[in-house]
Amino acid sequence: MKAYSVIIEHIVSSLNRPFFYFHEDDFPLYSRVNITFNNQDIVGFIIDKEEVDDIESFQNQKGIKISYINSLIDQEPLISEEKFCLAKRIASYYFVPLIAVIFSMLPPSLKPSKTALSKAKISYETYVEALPGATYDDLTTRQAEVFYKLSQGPVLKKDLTRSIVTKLLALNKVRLVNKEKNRFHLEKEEYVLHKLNEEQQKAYDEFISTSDKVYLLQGVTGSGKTEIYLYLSQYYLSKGKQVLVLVPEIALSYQMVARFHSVFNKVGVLHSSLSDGERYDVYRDIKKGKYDIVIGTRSAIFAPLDNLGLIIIDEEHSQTYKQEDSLPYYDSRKVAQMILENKEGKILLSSATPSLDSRARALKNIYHHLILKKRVKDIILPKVEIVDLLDYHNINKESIIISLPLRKEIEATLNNNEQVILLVNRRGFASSVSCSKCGEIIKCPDCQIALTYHQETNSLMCHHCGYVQEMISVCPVCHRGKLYKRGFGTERVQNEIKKLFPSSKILRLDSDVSKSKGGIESTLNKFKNHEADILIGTQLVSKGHDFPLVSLVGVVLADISLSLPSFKANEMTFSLLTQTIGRAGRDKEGKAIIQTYLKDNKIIHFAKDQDYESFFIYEMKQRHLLNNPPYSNLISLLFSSSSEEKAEETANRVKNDLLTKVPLDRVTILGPSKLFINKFLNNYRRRLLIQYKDRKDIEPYIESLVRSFSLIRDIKLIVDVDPTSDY
DNA sequence: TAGACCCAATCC
DNA sequence: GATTGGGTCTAC
Repeated sequence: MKAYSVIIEHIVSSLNRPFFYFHEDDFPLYSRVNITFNNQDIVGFIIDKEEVDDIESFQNQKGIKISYINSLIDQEPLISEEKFCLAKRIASYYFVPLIAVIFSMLPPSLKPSKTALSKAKISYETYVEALPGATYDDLTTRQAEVFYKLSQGPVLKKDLTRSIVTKLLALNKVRLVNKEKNRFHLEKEEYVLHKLNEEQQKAYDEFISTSDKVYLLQGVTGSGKTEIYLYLSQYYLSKGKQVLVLVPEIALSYQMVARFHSVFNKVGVLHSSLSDGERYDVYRDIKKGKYDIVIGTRSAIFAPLDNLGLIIIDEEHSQTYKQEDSLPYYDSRKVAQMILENKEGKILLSSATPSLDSRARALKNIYHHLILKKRVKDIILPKVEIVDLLDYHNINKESIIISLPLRKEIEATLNNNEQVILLVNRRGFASSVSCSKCGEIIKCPDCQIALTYHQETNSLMCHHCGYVQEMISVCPVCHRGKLYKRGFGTERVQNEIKKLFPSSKILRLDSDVSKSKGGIESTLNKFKNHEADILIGTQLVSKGHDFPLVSLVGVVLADISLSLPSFKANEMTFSLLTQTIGRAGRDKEGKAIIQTYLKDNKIIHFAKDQDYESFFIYEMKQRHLLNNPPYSNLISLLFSSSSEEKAEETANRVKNDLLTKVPLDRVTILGPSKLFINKFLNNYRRRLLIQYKDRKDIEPYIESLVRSFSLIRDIKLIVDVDPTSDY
């Protein structure tokens, strides 16, 4: 008899431990089983097994009654031993249930959960194939035509006339074959590797000839980082190693994917907008060893590759690498280091505007610093002008959003038959709607934050929880005042531009557009093909394709991202502005205009001058003052409850408790503080922030905290390790 | 007095 | 996360 340690599909910390089940047969580790758990039929995941001689004494020894596995689902392990160990490390580093990590390692159809069992798997397509030796005898003209086509190669049955196929089958001329359908296709683009220039070559040589683990490649936009990726990949492939490339958003890296694909032919691509079926196909192919190169977004870090020589993380500073909205919380940059720890492979972090954290480590020689200063083609940096929106000379009543200097430049650019990009860091039409009589701001009933008006759907939307309601015309509080729209988002800017430049063609790109499959890509392609003159969008327009015809970039309001509730607000603003400005004039000199109410803000000026080093020094001082990363590590404890008092009280209790347990000279506990969004999904929230240097000082307490909280009713604890926002 | 509703305990 | 069983409340 075998006793199996099985973890359960439910993602809750109270069930984050193995349960025993017996079975006569020997089942593989890391495979799924059907089990009965507390009167429910669910799916479990085997993580350990042992031989048991005496069932009775085994049960007595454990003090439990153990039942039997109902059936085995997978004949073979779903993940490797190595990936399982990785999952355990992630689970313990981020204090998340192990099963949640296993979930994110697998495509939807292989997740160990009841509902996944019905998800898309291998799909088959029926082809018609000519039988060898069959002749044209007894065929009508139409049948002969079809038969000729088939003799050239198999054809999908559904593409042929059914009656003819039936006839050919009856005459024994053809047969049907089922083939595994591969739902995944990649477009190819002709691309030849360029010879590396001196600077690129130096970076390349340094990378392969030194023995550091992590490298930070800091190269200005247009310095040819992709070329280095390609050469390095070639090197590691020739050594029989695998390569993994992470990008922030696949649609914005379309060009890079196409280049990899044309140079290496076999490239696996993993990202969130694949269908369940497509994901399953790619996953299976990677596991089968069909691809030695995989490109993908955050969760691609879990691709089933166990012979990695190189992990490239493009746009390393991007926030998208950290999963913060649902379990498991993890940062794929951190996971990359866990994967290659005590192994041979190397990591290349790459960015024009590295995260403070990475740049600081490069400074301390923890990361090997590689620098590219020259642009491949000698492109001159755009001229940047800051427009003060508080200066009334810059504004007139035609538009309060688009200043006169920006209007003038747009007009000149359009007259030159060139293109304009406008960055608006908020989607929708109006950022809030309020009553003209009582001043009431219409808020989300669940989150209590201002609802955004969307003109396209004539609705009010909560950008935090997704709540939507129809637009109303009268104030719901005083029933007297008319409602009017304040602030602006992408939609309103689009309207305004339409009014000011009626003959221009405009495209909009924000997450509303990108929700449809291929939305981002097709919009960017249209713009690239000059099917429009002006592209208006959120962050999405700041990276991605090269647009040779763009000679003007406008930042409609730089201030928005500066006021984000995060200690990384400056960092995010600097990289956003720097990258956006870099969009202007790739082939000839361009111009950029930054509109702001804060014309003297340091961050805006650093971005204007594209001066990363000064920004770095300035921002490091700020971080030092507040003891924020990289000078400390952070863990956020988020308490939520339907009762505000309870959330507050619990947070205080935990704080006081922690204060007695941790060494106060090395650990600081901040809070409890209210959150920017105080009430979320009808729950009130409070947050404690722990600043610490050495994880040993706090780890055991957080662990026991998570365990004890799983039992308390009407109060939830969310632990976020290395959070990016701070209140 | 059934059934609705709430709550705490339990899951191998 | 889901089920269970025990308690209390409630409508007819």
